[in-house]
Amino acid sequence: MTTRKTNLVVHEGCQVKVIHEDRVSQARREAPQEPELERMSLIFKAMGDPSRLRILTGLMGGEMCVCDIAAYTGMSDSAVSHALRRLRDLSLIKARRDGQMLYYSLDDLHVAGQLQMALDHLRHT
Amino acid sequence: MTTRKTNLVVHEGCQVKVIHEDRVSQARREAPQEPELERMSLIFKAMGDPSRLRILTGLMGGEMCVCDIAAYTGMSDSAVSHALRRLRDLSLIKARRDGQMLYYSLDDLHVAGQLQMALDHLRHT
DNA sequence: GCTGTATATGAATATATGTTCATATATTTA
DNA sequence: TAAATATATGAACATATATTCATATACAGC
Repeated sequence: MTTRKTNLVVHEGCQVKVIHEDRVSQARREAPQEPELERMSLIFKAMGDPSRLRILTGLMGGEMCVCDIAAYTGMSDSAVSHALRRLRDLSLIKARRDGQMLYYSLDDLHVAGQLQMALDHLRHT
Repeated sequence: MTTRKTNLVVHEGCQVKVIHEDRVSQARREAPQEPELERMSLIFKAMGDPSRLRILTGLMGGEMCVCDIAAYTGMSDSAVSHALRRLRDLSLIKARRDGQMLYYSLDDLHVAGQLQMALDHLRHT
């Protein structure tokens, strides 16, 4: 890595210090689009809460109703319902109604994949 | 899925409603250990902030120094430094010193994998 | 219709979190 | 040693967030 003197460059109207201008502009070219990044962060944030993560990993073994999830996690029905809504809004889980009950499950194989990948990594790094 | 009447079961000293007791106890058996889950949620939470995620995806193309990252993200040096510390504490990134500068890069192929997987999913679901 | 059960929702509150600002540390060069 | 540069840190503040509580909705059975 060649070390260069800091110089000032104008980007989007404001002057900023740049040391490795090439590296920075490469990063800019390859950057995810802002809406993509925004959605991505919403998804990670949703998975980044212990309660919601417990729900998600719990659902890896198959669907559960709200009441089951409450029993499994030790949360109140209401807290579970709030959590489920958030996960559902992001399409991380989906619901199937049977009578008065709603059975929740992971929406997508990808979600399970992401969880499994994280678990695998934790377990043998 | 067989639907049964709700019954009351004692778990860890407190009485809870359980509808599908088998499903709940299966989930309990297969549940990640609590410290695992805690660490997992810390990692997802760290990735769940737009600024930190911007940094991480920026580093997918190679190492950058703090100053580069500040230019790339539009954040102040200080904010970048705080973000980097958090990512570093979780071993998501690592630092290499060269003179007065520190070059940060993704710590692990797994981190890149997780990011790439999330991006791929967003892009063609 | 009414009652009971499963789930959802809104407001409130307590806690967590990201950025800024001021200051500190580390390293190079004079 | 002193000055300049790159990065780090702590406190403070403003915002976001998870849970609780009270209430609402949806469905089943009578």
